[in-house]
Amino acid sequence: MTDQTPKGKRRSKQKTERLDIHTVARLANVSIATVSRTINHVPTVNKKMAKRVWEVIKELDYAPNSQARSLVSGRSRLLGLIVSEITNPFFPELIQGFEDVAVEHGYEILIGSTNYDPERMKTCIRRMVERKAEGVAVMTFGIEEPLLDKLAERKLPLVFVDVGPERPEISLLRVDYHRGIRQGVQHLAALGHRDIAFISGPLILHSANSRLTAFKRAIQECGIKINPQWIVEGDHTMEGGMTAAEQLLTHGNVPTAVMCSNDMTAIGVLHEAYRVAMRVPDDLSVIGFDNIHMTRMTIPPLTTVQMSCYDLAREAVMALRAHVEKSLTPNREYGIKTQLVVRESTGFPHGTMEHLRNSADVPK
Amino acid sequence: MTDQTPKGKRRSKQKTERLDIHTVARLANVSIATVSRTINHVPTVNKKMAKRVWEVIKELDYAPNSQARSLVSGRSRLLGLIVSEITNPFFPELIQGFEDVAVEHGYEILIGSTNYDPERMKTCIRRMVERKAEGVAVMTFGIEEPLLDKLAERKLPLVFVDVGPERPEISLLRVDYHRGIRQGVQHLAALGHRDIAFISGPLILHSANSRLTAFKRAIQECGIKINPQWIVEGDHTMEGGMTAAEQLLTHGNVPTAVMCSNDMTAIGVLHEAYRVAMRVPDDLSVIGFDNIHMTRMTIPPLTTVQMSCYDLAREAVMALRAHVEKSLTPNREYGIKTQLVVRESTGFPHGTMEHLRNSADVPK
DNA sequence: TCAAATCGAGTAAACCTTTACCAAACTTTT
DNA sequence: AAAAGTTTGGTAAAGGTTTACTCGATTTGA
Repeated sequence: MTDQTPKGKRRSKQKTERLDIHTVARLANVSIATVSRTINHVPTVNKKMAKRVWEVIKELDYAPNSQARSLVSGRSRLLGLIVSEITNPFFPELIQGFEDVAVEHGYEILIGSTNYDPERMKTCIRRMVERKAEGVAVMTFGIEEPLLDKLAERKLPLVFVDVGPERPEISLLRVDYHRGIRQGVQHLAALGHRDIAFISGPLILHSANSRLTAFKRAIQECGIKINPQWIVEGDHTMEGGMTAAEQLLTHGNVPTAVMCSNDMTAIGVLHEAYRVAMRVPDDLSVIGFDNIHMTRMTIPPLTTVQMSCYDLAREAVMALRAHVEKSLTPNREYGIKTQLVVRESTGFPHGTMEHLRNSADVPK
Repeated sequence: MTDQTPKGKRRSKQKTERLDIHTVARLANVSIATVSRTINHVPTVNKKMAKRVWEVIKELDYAPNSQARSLVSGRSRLLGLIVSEITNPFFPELIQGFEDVAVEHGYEILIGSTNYDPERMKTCIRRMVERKAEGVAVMTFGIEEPLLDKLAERKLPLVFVDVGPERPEISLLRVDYHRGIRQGVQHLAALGHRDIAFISGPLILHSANSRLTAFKRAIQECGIKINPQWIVEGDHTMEGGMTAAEQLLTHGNVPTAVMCSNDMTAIGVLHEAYRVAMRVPDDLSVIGFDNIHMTRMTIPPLTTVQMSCYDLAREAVMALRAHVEKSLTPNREYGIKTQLVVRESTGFPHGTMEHLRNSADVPK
């Protein structure tokens, strides 16, 4: 049964000079082990040899094969990032942040977009598992419980950003909406607004719900009574914002200010106001949420609540690293701070004299 | 010297039931070769066995280790994508397209952003080489010739999208600017405009140059004399657009229409018009270029020339695949078509009676 | 000067697949 | 019924690295 005759066949790629660790070792007159140790900065390697090795590496422009490294070391240095759709203006900045921070820590990122399709979500996850991503940040909903079980079994570190269920093995990143929304409401109140409407996001979303709750709380904190007519459900799109604004601006009592659950909604409000010839901020103040890039470019530029995507991304990477490097305590909930960005879509309510303002907190 | 005693040491991960191809083979009662062939859809494998294997695979939710596969097969199924900055609104749609098409063909994508920093570009490329990307699409400038030489040596397929030098080993994707710009100019001419200004991009950019040239040509094709005063250099940012528009709208003869080298510039024009109380499109028509997502949301929505990012991305992936799979002819230049998207920022020139219009090609 | 201790480098196994080659089991032909 | 041909499955090598273990060389201590 046993065939003991290795006949030297199976010679591959005859001519091409291979550029592997053996070549480096040969040219530097050391063993491959030394080359490997040099590359990985193992301290026991002699300075002189290290120098020689590095010179050869530079000379050849040798780049170690990361697949082989990963295979044997069990570390892929790959981090996954799953978003719903890249073109949603909220995500690019987040991706950028994630990439920056990941690269900073020596990781590569693998991107997947789900387009809100659970099936695509599944294949995304599968791809990440196959590539042996060391952790995955999920920034979209639609991940199913059974899938989660499997992943838990596989011990794939996961961090959910502002979505997803609470689970013992998953880190959660939650944004401090209350603070952000309160900042917005207080800003409006300081300008003299009392008639403040709110356009929420789709209430199936955890984050949209939190924002709505935060709004109600903030309004009451300012001593204003909640008018249920002025709370409308949108869907976080511009079109949804327009529809909601139409309802708000053309029926019954018209508010003097609208706070929105996200920036896209606020942009919709801007459009609707334009359509019905209301001037922003003279007739209507508008505040968004997220501080997406686009808010700098609307007419007028939008006052909004920034949530630092960079921080969000940084925290996500950190949470993932905490799992992998097991030096930090994993599983804690990370809170993300927000900040008010005052631009030109907010002003004194119609009919209010400027001298009535009771705060210095006004847009320039 | 020879130590013939393999003492069975070096047992790793004792307890954890490994989930590898051997496990699958054992449970399906076949050899690992059969499992491998089943997974890779080698036609010679018996249907019954294949079925059994697939069942076990599903049962275990086995995912083959792509690092090992790549290592032995020499194919990483990884495609690199290098952009300047993800937050530039032009890129997300491109990334999305690239990802879609790549996944469609069984590839994963690796993203890198350079922030216009040649140093970062270098590390991006290095990362792609280490990961053994099978090809890289470069959508930013700043790649240096010596680096290109090295890459050519490594035979890393590259495709440049609208940037970069001509080189025998590199595929180029060029957009058909002339067609796009002409469409815009003809649209304006059909509306009755004769006083058409152009705000270019930074002329160091190949693409910006092409667009300017295309504009001049298109204008002359329409029988209009070029007024050098009405050609201003911008920088493809909103701020640049505002500055250029200020010059155009507040000095000397004021044009009735402005065509812009990209959408961000056009958005800047919209802002400047708003600032000086010119109404768009009543007093001034504005056309952008690129059809970035945001143009749907400006006030008024921007007429622009679409260049299909999806097509661009598709072509990029195809060009890369052409190199790798060596079934198609590589190195040919790919041309990307454009299309006019009429929205609400263009109209009849001020003072023109509607009945004077000489074409049906008007915005609704 | 010699033994012990320390240091640094080399050998070879292991990581998990794919796949060339071989062998066994059928099928068909004579 | 035997020979030839055709499937189909199994064995083992290879891919490029990391790293446990080993061993020679050098230094230190007596």
